[in-house]
Amino acid sequence: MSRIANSGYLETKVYNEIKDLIIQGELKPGELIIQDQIAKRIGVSRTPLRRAFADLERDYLLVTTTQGLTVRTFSAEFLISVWEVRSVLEGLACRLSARVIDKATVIYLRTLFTTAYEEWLETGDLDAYRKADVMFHTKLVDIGENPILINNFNYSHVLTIAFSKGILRSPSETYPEHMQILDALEEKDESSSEQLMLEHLRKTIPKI
Amino acid sequence: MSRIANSGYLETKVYNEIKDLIIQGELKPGELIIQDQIAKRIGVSRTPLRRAFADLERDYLLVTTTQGLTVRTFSAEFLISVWEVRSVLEGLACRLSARVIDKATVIYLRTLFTTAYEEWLETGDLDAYRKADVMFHTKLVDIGENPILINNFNYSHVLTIAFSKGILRSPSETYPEHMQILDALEEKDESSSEQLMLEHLRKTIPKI
DNA sequence: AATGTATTCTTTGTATACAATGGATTATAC
DNA sequence: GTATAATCCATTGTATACAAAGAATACATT
Repeated sequence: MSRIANSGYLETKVYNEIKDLIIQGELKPGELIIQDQIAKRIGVSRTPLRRAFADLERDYLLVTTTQGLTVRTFSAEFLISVWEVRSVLEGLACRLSARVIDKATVIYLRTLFTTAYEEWLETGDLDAYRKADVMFHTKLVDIGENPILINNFNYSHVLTIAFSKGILRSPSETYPEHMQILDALEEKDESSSEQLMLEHLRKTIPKI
Repeated sequence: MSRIANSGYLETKVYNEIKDLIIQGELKPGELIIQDQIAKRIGVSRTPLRRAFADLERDYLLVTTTQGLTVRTFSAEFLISVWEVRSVLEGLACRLSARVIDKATVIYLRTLFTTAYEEWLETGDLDAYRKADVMFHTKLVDIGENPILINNFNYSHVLTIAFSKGILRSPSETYPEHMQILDALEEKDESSSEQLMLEHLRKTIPKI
């Protein structure tokens, strides 16, 4: 939601609950959304649904088809589309970040990745690395302070989070790439920052 | 709107009327939107407003500030943001189009530009060229069939249309660029298609 | 005059009420 | 039994009704 998260709006509550229902698989892809059912299930009237539906459509979780409002089916083809766009958006994020990023942030991100990487090497646990990864990408998008970029990123962010687990490449492969990107950022090299990020993300697309 | 344009929904009507009010300048940047006023002005109840507001926010015409829902102020900084994102999105559109575009479409677009260009040379009238330009970019986005790309493009399309008049470069400058892009597309060269489009669009950014 | 306190009034979010559309189902005719 | 007509029912879009939160105004006290 573009609205301030967790404000007291029932619309926000509805948005979050439906989102979770979809991600948890309780609402199945292709399933028709019936306002009354949802309203009763969540315990609100139908009024706040309409706004929440708009937001859920915007964030690619629901679609209006000929039958009505349905849960989106996340085909491989569709997820590739998400990744293709994500790639250029984050490439741009990198370019914009290169202009303004400060040394402290670069160092912070480098240690974040390195500790997570070492943890993975020792324990085999991917969780920390995954978190660092999300953090990294989110941070770069924010640093650029381009509101359009931030929005477009957020719209598909739910999806990238929800579906990235299966397709993430091994840290042994991505860690050096992340370091290269950080190097380019440190040198404030806009073009190679963008280019490296683009290539980094595009390498994941074939795996989808 | 993502919804089928011109369907009988009052929400759609509200969306379009408010959009026009903003573009025509009857609703001024920074102005606070008061539901009752808008509802009466348009002749509907407050109910369909909420959904329309969500769509207008998504399309960057309205923003929720601390005072409430207001008309966006389109600063140069903001329009640069739009253009920065537009550049990478259309760069991607070009890359995707290069994969699938057929010769007929390339020829169609080439003649479209050329006749418009010649018309401008003779009469000095920019209108046809502007239309060809919009057509060109819209077409490329559509050809790629990437739903995320199409949406993100559409979200800011109202703005690029509304504010491009002042910043368009001269056809004498852009016509060769357009031809180069079409050449690359004809050769199905993904990378240079993308690159050329990127450079083409980024050249307008400094003018904003 | 300035500050603090009540008390309206405005505005909003949400719930309920109503009407229309479309699909399913039953009934009827052949 | 099939085809067509009529009726219901589910579902949705929109309008109105209501309650709460905040801003603005009026009043009182010093």
